[in-house]
Amino acid sequence: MKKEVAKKAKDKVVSWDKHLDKKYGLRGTVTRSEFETKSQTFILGELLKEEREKANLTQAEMAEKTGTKKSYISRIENGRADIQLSTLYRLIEQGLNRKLELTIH
Amino acid sequence: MKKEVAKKAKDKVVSWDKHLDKKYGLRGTVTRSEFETKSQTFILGELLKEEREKANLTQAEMAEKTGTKKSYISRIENGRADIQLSTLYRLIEQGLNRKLELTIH
DNA sequence: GGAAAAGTTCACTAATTAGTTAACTTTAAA
DNA sequence: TTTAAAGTTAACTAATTAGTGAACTTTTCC
Repeated sequence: MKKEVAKKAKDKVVSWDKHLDKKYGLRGTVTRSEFETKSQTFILGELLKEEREKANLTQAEMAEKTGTKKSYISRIENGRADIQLSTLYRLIEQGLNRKLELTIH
Repeated sequence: MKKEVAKKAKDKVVSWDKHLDKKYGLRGTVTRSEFETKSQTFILGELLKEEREKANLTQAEMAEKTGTKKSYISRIENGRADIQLSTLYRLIEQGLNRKLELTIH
């Protein structure tokens, strides 16, 4: 009996990737890629925020170093901006004194 | 004597990074970061071209898959475009069926 | 060498980011 | 609990990319 419950429960377990395949389509499709872009934008924002905090900078300080304003930094960190590569480089190099690496898997 | 020549020659050997420090300023400065962005844009174009060719696609085919035109693909591959992240994702995901990874070093 | 395919460049418009100010909300420290 | 600092959001303009057609150049291959 316990086993049966376990089995039923197991049927409902779905991998994240399969969930995404079903909800947004397979990788490489337009809808899936749109979803991926949005989540990557969000994750990148979090990453930038984390690194800024590690570097002990406020958004205002980060903005000053990169020649912009704190309101814009906030937008980026909150995943509300589809930024250009030059902007990303500026934030990482001038703002954090770090380097960005791009890899295609 | 041979040694002396070698010494003189050695004095003229300069590391690439030091050359860049001198010519464009240290990492994190505005001028250096502008240079870095330009070279990264160029390198990324090469990388995309290489991967497209590996995938046996023409620029026109790549354009079709990503919903744009071959003229635009050409511009990007030749480092003439400071593209948005969404554009980069589109090229890599819809065009190449691959995944992009961003890392901060 | 000639033709077809592939790639590049130019010129232009539409769409979107970058940049900014100001008001508002949240957080942290006294 | 008050206050100042930090962060968020909205609204707007200016600057730049995204998108496109067409002409031109280079490469490929018969």
